Amino acid sequence: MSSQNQTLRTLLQPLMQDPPHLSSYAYAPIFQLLTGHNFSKLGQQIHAHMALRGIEPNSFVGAKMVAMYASSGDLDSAIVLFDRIINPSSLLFNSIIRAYTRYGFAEKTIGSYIRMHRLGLRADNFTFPFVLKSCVHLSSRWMGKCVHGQSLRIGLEFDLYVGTSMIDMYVKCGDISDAHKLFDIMPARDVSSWNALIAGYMKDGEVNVAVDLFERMPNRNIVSWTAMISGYTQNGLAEQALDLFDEMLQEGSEVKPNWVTVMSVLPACAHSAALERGRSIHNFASRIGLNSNSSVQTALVAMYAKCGSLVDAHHCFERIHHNEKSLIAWNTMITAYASHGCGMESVLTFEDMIRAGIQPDGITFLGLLSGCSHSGLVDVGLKYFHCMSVVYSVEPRVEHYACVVDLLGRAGRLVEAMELIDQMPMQAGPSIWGALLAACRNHRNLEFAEMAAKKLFVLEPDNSGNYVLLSNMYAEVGMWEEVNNLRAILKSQGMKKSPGGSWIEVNGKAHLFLGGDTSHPQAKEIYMLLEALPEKIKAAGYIPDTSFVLHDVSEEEKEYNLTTHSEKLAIAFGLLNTSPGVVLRVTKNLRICVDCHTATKFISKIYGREIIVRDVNRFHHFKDGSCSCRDYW
DNA sequence: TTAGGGTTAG
Repeated sequence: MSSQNQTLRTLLQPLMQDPPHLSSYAYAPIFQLLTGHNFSKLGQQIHAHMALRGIEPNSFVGAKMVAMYASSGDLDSAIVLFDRIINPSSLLFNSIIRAYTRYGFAEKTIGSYIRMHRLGLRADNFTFPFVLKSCVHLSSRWMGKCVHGQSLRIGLEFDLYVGTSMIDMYVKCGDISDAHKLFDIMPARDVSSWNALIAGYMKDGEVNVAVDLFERMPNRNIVSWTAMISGYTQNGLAEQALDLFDEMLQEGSEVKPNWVTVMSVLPACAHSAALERGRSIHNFASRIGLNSNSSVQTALVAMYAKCGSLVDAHHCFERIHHNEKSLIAWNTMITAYASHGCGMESVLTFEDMIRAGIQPDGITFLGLLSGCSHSGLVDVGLKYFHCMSVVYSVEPRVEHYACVVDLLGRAGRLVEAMELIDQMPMQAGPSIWGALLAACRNHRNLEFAEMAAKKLFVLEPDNSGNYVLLSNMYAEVGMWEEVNNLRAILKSQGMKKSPGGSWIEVNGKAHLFLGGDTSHPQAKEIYMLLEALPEKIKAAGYIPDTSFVLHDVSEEEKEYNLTTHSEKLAIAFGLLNTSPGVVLRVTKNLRICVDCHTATKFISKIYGREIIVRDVNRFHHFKDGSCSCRDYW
């Protein structure tokens, strides 16, 4: 910076002498030097200096000044200046186009491009990338195609930057085949062109094609690796994402992970609840100085929360500088509390956010309402729901209604939930009926359940879960004929009950168990422990709840089915393979059943263990014989 | 100048 100051001083010297007889060109290198360094005050002073001497910036200097203002966050001055210049050049237009794009004003970018065209000014290789980006912003493939045609006429289609931007445009406007066609005919491509195409295939879920491109590309940079890692994560392939991240690190110093890389790999830890992996990536980020990046910190909050450590999540949230706590950061924390059943903390965090002057959005309210729902704060939730539009200008969407149906439904206020559904301004979709059905199941209301299920059978005929749920309810009251009818439908349509699976991380390695699984090397020990368990916990007051077993079998058999639920297997494995006092963290792909929930409470007491179970909906913290959800989920 | 981006109910 000091050599830069030196240069600046040298440049400024002749200008300060009175009277200067310099053309406005002399100012150009100064503004260029000030660009990108947040020197807007100094820039303004020099601009004023010019004005005092009656020096009107020409188009060339104007372009530099527009860039300087835009880069220092002062778009308004950039626009005012642009409008004052009499003979605009392509360069000047490029500057303003770049500025508009940077601030997300896509329509303004397109408008300037059209104006430029009308004035007979040629667009060049610096114009098209931004115009194309704005087409993406407006998600207008039609406009993108027009711009493609114009670049073709000018002979710029095969410019590396223009070509890559075009691939990106086709990818993001949902036309991967056009993107690939263009890629194929480009006479020269660079690593960015490959990266853009890889990201496109990942976005479309064509993971294998992306992998193939990644393996074939002549050079890879950090963006290539990051695109692959985040692509895996987006497609639910958390293990592959983590493995590739490790592979990348083994490449040595060739590729240097940056904040985007770290941010892309963290959701993979969250997805597989790999707390130790997440922690080690956190340490890694700290070592390379990325732990003060607020986006990374936000991703860490989400990772820790999803891996079951609310304490670490909160710690990371607190570490984000007050001015850098974005809407996403607040939303992440509010949602984290909600998923752990800490509704009151969600509410308090929301109020902090409002005090901090952050405008909430739809996701904020989704977190807030689900927090209230999971904690039984029914009236608090209703209060927020009713004022979200009036006070905070956030229109409730169907997801919010689903949350409120859930809020009322969990509390057993099924009639009110039905009334809300009737009054909804939009069509009730699967989310609404699904929430109602789940509530009916918990409160054993067969009449409403049948109605909700009927709607769901039409709305999502392939979702086996709905059939299973209703079937379980019939089984509970001994309506075996109805049970068999539903099972016949399931069978005839080739639907399978999705298998329950749970996993547990021990010494940094995940162990997966399916219901009734005997394939694990330690299966014998696990089953021995589980078989002895009922007697042990029955002595402490446990009564098995067999109503959650689907099959029409004897009570004794049902009880055995219960002992082999996947979460029990995972917990047993954890008890066998960790030292006393170690917290067990189990993740399940379905909702935890009532019996497992009860049994786990007893296990936490008998074995003196804290057990944290993450099911598809939320977290349960078991300790000393009780659960954080207070049996309310 | 281009490519990779964290939060979303049941």
